[in-house]
Amino acid sequence: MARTVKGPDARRERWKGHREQRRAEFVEATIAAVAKKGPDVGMEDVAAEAGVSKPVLYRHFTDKSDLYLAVGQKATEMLMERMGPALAADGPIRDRIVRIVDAYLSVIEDNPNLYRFVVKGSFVDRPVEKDVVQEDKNLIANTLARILGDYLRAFEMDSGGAEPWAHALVGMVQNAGDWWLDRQTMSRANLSDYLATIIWHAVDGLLRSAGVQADPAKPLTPLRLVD
Amino acid sequence: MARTVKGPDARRERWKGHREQRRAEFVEATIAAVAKKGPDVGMEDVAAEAGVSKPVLYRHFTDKSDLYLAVGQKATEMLMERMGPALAADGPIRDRIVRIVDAYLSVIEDNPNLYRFVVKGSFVDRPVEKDVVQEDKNLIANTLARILGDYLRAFEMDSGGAEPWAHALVGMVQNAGDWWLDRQTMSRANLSDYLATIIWHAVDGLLRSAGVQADPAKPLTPLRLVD
DNA sequence: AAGTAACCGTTACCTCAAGTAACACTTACC
DNA sequence: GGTAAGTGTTACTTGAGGTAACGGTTACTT
Repeated sequence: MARTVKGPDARRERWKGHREQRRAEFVEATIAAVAKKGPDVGMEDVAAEAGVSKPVLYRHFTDKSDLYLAVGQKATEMLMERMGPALAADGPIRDRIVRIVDAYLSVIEDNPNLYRFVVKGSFVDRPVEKDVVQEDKNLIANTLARILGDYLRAFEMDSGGAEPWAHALVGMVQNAGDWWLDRQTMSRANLSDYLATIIWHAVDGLLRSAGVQADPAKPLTPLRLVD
Repeated sequence: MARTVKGPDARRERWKGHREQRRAEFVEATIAAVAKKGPDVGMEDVAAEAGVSKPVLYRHFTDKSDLYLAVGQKATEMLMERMGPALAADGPIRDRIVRIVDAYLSVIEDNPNLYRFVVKGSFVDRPVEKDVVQEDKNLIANTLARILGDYLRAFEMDSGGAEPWAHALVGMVQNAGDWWLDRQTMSRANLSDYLATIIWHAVDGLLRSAGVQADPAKPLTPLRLVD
C-alpha cells in the first residue's frame, strides 16, 4: 500500500473544468430557449435546445431552480460587466450618475427577454430562499451603500441612511426601468437623464443640508481627504 | 308565450351577491392558508382551509392565477385603504411625504406574509399578463404621476419627468420596504424619515432648479392657482 | 305540483412538467 | 483489465393543477 502518500486519484480532477464549461453551455441553451419560446420554457425545452435529453441536464443541475439560479448568475455577470466600470469610474458627479443609470438601462434594453425571465420570470418553485434577483440587487445596493456611507462619513454626516438609501436608489432605477421596458415611451437617454436629475437633486440636497455646496459638473471626491 | 315582456328569470339574479361573498370568503381562506403554511400553498390547501374540496374552489375561480389575482386585488384594497388618505391629504409637504411612505410601510409590516405571497410569491403560471403587483404599482404610480405632473405644470416646468419619476418613487419605496422587511434593522419611523428625506430633497431640488423656494414645513399648494 | 336553474358538495379521474431509475457506452487514469 | 468519472438514452414515478360525473338543495317558474 505504499501509495506515494496522497494523490487523490486524478480521475476525479480530470473533469473539474469540463463540468463548469458544460454548465455554462446549458445556461446559454436556456437563454437561447427563453429567447425562442418565451419565458415559460420547461426543462424539456431547455434540454432540447441544448440537443440533449433531460437527465443530462439533471446531472449538472440538481434542480430547475438550480439551473435558473445559474442563469441568474450569468445575468448578474453581464450586468456587472457594464455596471462595474460605471460604478467605479470617477468624473463629474452628475455624469457619473447618468452613466451608472444608463449602464443599467442599456443592459435591460439589450436583453429584455432574459431580463424578464430572470426578474419577473417563472422561478416557479423557488422556496423563497436563493432569490438571484434579490442577491443581485443586494450586491449593487451594498456597493452603493459603501460609497454613500463613505461620502457621508467623510462629510461627517449621519451615515445611517446609507443602506436604506442605497436600496431605495436601486429600486428606483429598477422600477423605472421596468416601466420603460414595457411601454417604451421615451428614449433611453431621456430616461437616464430624468432619473439622474432626481438622484442628483437628492444627493445635492443631502450635501446642502450638511452645508456643502457641490457642483454637479465637478468630480465630487471628498474621499481624497482620507489619503 | 305572453311572458310579461322580459323578466330575465330571477333565478339567475338570485345569487349575484352571494357569489361575490363566496369569492371573498375564499380569498380570506387563501390569506389564512398563506399565513399558516407559508407562501407555497396549493389549491388543495386553500380548499381545505376553507373547509371545502377543490372543485368548489374551481366553481368560483377559473384558475389558480384567478384566485391569486383576487387575493392581489384584496391586498390592493387594503393598501389603498391606508394609502389613499395619505395621498390625498394636504399639509406640510414633508410631513405629507412621511405619511405616504409610512402608510405603505405600515401595511407591509402588518401583513408581511400576504405581502411576500403577493409580490414575490408563487404566481406560478401567470402568463406575464395580469400581474397584480404591476397593476398596483401602476395604480399608485399613476396617481403620483398625476400629482407630480400637475405641480410641474403649475410651476411651468417640464412635466415630461412626471411619469418616470412617479415610477421611480414607487420602486424606491417598495425596494427599501423589501429590504427593511427582511432584515428589520431600523424602526419603521426611522426608515420613513430617511426615505422622506431623500424624496423631499429630490422634490426640493426640482423646485429650486425652477427658481422656487419651498418650505418643507409648509403645505405646498400651488395647485390652488388653478381655482 | 312539477320542472328547472342556479347553487352546494363529493370522489375519482386526467394531464403535464418536474424529477428519477435503470441501463448501456466511452474515455483515460490506475 | 479494473474502475471512476462522464456520455447519453428510454421509460418511469410523483405531485399539483385542473376536470368529469355524479347526487343533493333551494326557490323561482310554469
